[in-house]
Amino acid sequence: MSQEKVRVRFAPSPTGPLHIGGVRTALFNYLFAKKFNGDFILRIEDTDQNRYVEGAEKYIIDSLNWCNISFDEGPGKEGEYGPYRQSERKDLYREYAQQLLDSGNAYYAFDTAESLDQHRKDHEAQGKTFIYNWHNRQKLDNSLSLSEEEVRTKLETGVPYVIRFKAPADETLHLTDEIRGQMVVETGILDDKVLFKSDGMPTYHLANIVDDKLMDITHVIRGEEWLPSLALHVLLYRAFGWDAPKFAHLPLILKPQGKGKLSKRDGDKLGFPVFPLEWQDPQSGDLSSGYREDGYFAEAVVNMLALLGWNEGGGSEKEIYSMEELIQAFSLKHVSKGGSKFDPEKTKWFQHQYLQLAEDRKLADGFRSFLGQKELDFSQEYIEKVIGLLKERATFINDFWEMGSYFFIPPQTYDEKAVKKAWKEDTPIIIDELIEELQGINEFTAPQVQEKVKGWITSKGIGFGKVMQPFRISLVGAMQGPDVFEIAAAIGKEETISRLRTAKKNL
RNA sequence: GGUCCGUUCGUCUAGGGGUUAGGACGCCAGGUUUUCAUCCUGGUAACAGGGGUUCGAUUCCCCUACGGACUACCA
Repeated sequence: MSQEKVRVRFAPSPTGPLHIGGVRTALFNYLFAKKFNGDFILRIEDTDQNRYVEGAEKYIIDSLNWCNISFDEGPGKEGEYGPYRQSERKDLYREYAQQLLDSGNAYYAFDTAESLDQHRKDHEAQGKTFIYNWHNRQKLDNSLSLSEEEVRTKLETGVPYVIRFKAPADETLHLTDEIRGQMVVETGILDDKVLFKSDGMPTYHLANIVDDKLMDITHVIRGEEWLPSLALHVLLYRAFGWDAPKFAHLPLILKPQGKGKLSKRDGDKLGFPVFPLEWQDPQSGDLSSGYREDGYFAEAVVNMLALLGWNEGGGSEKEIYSMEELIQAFSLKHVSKGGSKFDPEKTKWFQHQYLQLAEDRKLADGFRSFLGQKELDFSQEYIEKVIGLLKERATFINDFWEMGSYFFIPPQTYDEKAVKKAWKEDTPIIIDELIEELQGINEFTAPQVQEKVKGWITSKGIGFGKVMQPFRISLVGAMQGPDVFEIAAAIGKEETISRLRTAKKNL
C-alpha cells in the first residue's frame, strides 16, 4: 500500500473560533499532504449539537483561506468523499454501530447520566476513579448484564440507550506514533467508550474512525490531546476489520508564562492574539483580537507557527520559509515531542522580517486605505516614497502612521523633553535664518537642502545641534524619524517653512 | 488520584557516546545614525537530579523530580 495517495484531514469542531494551535495542526497536515502530492481534507466534526456555535465553521474556513492553507475537499468544495460535515453524514454511523453490535464488539447501555454521575461521585469519595469497563460492566445496566428479553423490551419501549465499545479486558497493545515511536498500552485500563449517543448521533470516536476510513485517510495528524484515545481508535479499526492509518500526535502550544496550554485568557492578559482572525462571540458579544486585524501578514504567522515545534533539521539555520519552502522541507520526523511555549515577541520579529520583504507598492496599497480612514489622500508616489524612508524601522503597516504621521499632517504636539533639551533662547533667531536659507533653494531635494543648510551652518560657525535639533522638532514634533533633510524634501519647501514658523510661534 | 506523553540557554530550537554544546528571539554593551528606530559587531545564558552501561555520557537504560494531556452520552 505504499503507493497509495496520501490523504490527510483537519477535523475541527465548530464550537468557537479556531485557535492558533488548531491553525498549526491544519498547517502541518497541509504541509505533509503537499509534500507528498496528497490531498488535504477539511471535515467539520459537528456531532455535538449542544456545542455548535453559529459562524464557527465560516470562521474556520476564512482562517484557513487567510493563511493560504487551502483544502482540496471540504464543505463548499465537495469531492467524491462528501459530505464533509458529520451532521450531514448522520445516517451513516448508525449502521457501523450496528456492525459492531453484531460482531460483539459493542453493546447497548441503558445507564442514566444520573446513575453514572452517582457512581463517579461515590468512587471519587473513596479516592478512586470510576471506569466503565470489563471489571464492572456485568453489574451495570446494559445488554451484557441484562437478559435478551429485558434488552428487547427496553429497546422496544424506547428506553434511551447508548452504544458502548467493548474494550478487551487483558491485552497488551503496541502502538506506533510517527513522532513519538512505540508505545505500550494495557487494554485493561481502557474504558468502554460511548460510540453512539442517545440523541442518535455518534461520538467523536465512532464518527472519526468511520469517516477516516470512508475518506481513505492515510495519516491522522492531530493534537497531543488525542494520544490517550489512540488505543481505543486502533482497537476500533481492528473491530471493524480495517487497516488503521498512521498516526502522528503534535505537541501542544503552551502559555508564554506559567503553566498549561495556551488559552484565550493569555492573549488578553499579555496583549497578543491567539486567533488568526478577529472573532466576536455571538452569545456574549465579546471581541477577541486576531492576527489579521492586528496587522500581521499571514505569511509571517504561518512561518512562526511552522517553526513552533518543527525544524528542518540537519543543522539548518534557515528561519524564513515561504509556504513552498515549508512544503519542501517538512517532515514529521523533525516535529518535536515536547510542548512549546508561545512567544509573542518572536511573532513580531517574523512580522518585521516579512514587512521588509514586502514590496513598497503592496505596502502602499495597504497604507493608503489606512490613510483613507483618516480622510487623507496622497499620491501613490508620495506614499511609496514615505514607506521607503520608514520601512526598515517598521513592523506593521500601521507603524507608518505611528512613526510617520508628520509626513501627512503637521505635528500636533511637541515632545516636551526634546523641546526642553534642544529649544534654547536663541533658537527663534536661528530658525529665522534657517527659513531664509531654505527659501533660497530652488530644487528642494534632500541633497540640495542638506548641502545648503550644512554649508550655512559651517560658514556661520553655529553648532550643528543648535540647528538640526530644532529643525527636526519643528518638522516632526520629536527627536525621531529618518534623516531630517529627507523629511524636509518629502513634505516640500512650503510645508517645511510653514512648520518652522509654527514651531517658532508655539515654542 | 490513575493512565499515557514529555524535559538542551529566560523562550523557540540544532546536535548527538569523545563538540570551545551551534543558531534565532529577548536582554546587555559597543558601533553606525549630529535624533529615534532599524542595522552591524560583541556579550550573557542550557544538556532537570540520581543511579547504571561504557575507556568516556548531555547523547543509551532505569529511577526520581518537574511539566503536560487525558480521565463526559465534548471534540
